[in-house]
Amino acid sequence: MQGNPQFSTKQRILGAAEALFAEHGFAGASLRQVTAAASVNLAAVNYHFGSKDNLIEEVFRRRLDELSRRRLERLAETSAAGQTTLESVLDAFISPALELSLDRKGGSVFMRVLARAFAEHNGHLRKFLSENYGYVLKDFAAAFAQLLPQLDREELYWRLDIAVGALTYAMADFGMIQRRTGESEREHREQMARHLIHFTAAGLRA
Amino acid sequence: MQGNPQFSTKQRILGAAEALFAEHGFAGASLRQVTAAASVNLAAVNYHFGSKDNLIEEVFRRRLDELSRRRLERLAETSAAGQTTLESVLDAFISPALELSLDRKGGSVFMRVLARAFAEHNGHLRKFLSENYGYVLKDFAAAFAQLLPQLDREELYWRLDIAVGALTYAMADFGMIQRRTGESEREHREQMARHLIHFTAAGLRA
DNA sequence: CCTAGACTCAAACGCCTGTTTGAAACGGAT
DNA sequence: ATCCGTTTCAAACAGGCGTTTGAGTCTAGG
Repeated sequence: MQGNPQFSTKQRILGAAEALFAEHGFAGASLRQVTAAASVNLAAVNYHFGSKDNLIEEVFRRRLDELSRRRLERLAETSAAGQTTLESVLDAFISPALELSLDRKGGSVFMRVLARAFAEHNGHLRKFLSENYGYVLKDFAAAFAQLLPQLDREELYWRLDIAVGALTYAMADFGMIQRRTGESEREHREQMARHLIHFTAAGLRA
Repeated sequence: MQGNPQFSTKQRILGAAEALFAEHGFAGASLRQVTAAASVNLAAVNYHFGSKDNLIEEVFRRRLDELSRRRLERLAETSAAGQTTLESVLDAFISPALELSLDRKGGSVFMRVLARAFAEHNGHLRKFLSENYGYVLKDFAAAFAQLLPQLDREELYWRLDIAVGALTYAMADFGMIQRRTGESEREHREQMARHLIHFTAAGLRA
């Protein structure tokens, strides 16, 4: 991604920024590092994105637009099939992220960037994310509510809160390349996804 | 904590640093912000701690030494009582953190700092933490292994990995002061801890 | 060919960063 | 009262920060 001239300046900046934000955080990665990694002039960031803050938002937009679309698509599919289970809803949430992380274009590090955003408990980044992508979590929450009628509102929100934390943190590991011996990276992550669904479903149902 | 003159310069720096690291991250909070919040001269940081990196480590040391001690103490207690369950071991891990977060001296924000450290997936901070406090997680992992004999090593590590993520992120919420209506902050967090134990135990057992 | 708009570039802007310095202020012991 | 080790302080250091500028390059449309 970095200096590869077959990608546009914008894409190269986004790719380099994503990787460096994952590694050093948003404040910790400078535009000079980013533009150097992208083999691009420093001023290109402000020309194409206006500011560092806008660049950060764009890094999220590039992945989250499609990721959100696919998640809701899958959610709609299981709903249409009429046999929604906790597992199928969790799968609708997790699988698209897994597939993104298996994309060769470095989609894997994005999950770590997302985890960073999660750690930013306040700040305008959280506001940006919840304003633009909050509807996804809301739709999923509704699906879970239907599957867990025995839980009252409060109880449900407790559990979803915990589940989101578990999913976010665990999916950040999608971005870590520490495959086990004799096992492909794809297998490793698919296994991870399966365990994640199993664990979270049990926690929600408990 | 901040400018309160009844605390030493060192303590005031640590308190201000903790709060600002929780809010803005380690790179995002500057020493000038920290020393201003602590009503202390800028040079005091380097005089007392040597460097910003050392200050960061000291912020962790101040809380983690005692937190680790108490966790292992509780773990030993349930082991001695001879009736260890998944719930009691989880309680040994969570309760000390809950109590710390209820400390009026702002121990509550420290949980958010810890979550930030978790987001730093690489870097020397993770190394520092695992080198100095890794034995705690190891002891707990051993306790869990004994309680879950039906799981093989690999399966167990999967689940513990997910559980640690859930606990870390959820306990970061200990540092968020958004109590529900008509419910004291203490009740709110105790309920949180109960749900957390219930959820995680179910996930581990599933 | 020429021009207009999109893009790139080196350089500079003012500000902020972590760290160092050397002098000043302190407080207890001689 | 003098000393000495500890601590504080204002000031400065070199370097990095995000952003802006204005000239330069490129390329499609007339």
